[in-house]
Amino acid sequence: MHTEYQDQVTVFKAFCDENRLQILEMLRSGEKCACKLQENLDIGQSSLSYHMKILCDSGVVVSWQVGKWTHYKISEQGCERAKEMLEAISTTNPTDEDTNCC
Amino acid sequence: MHTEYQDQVTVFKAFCDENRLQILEMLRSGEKCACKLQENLDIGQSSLSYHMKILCDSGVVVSWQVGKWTHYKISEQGCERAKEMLEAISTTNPTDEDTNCC
DNA sequence: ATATTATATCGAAATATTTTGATTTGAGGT
DNA sequence: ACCTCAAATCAAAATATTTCGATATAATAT
Repeated sequence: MHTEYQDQVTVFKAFCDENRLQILEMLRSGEKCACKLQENLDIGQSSLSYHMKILCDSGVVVSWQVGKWTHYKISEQGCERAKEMLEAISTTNPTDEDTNCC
Repeated sequence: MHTEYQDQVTVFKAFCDENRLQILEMLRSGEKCACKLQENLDIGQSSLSYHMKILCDSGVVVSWQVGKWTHYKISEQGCERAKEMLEAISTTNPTDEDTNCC
């Protein structure tokens, strides 16, 4: 249906789940591979993989392969994009106050 | 279970739904009452009320009554809080790179 | 007091997200 | 080639969110 806000939804979804926030906190101290992340989480392997996909889709995290391991880190660029989006969403622009109400 | 990230979830939920993003966009041009918001949305009255509750719970929007109307506007303070949270979440702090992996 | 209007709340249904366990894929190692 | 391991994917179940219609509440008007 309306798809105009889909990008923003995809980005902010990264921050709307406690497991993902915990993962992001772990990544703040530097890149980690999935197995390292898994150690500190109370979820199964496929569930972690699911959350990592959402985080990567948001652009806030990037992943790359090293042998059979997948490494993850926070993307500076992705975070900047999220901040810009939040700035844009929250900046008021009271040009047509007259159309307000009732 | 773990409740440590609940505050952040509550805040960012505001930005994770297309209807709510559309509502926020409408509020960017100034305060509005529910009936005005409703005009531009394709959802029922109780559904709008539900979304407004989520937005107010996040702190990003504030509401107040004027007679029988409820008015809503974007909260500068609430937005600042959201931005600070995002900053905190996304700031990397690579002090213990050694504990990273594998 | 009664009626009207705007919004909130409730319970149930519809829909979306998350978890789980099983399977698959793909990189190494033997 | 075969085995092992890390991670992704799949289908189904579990859970959470969103919507809808009905009702409740609270302010105002008659």
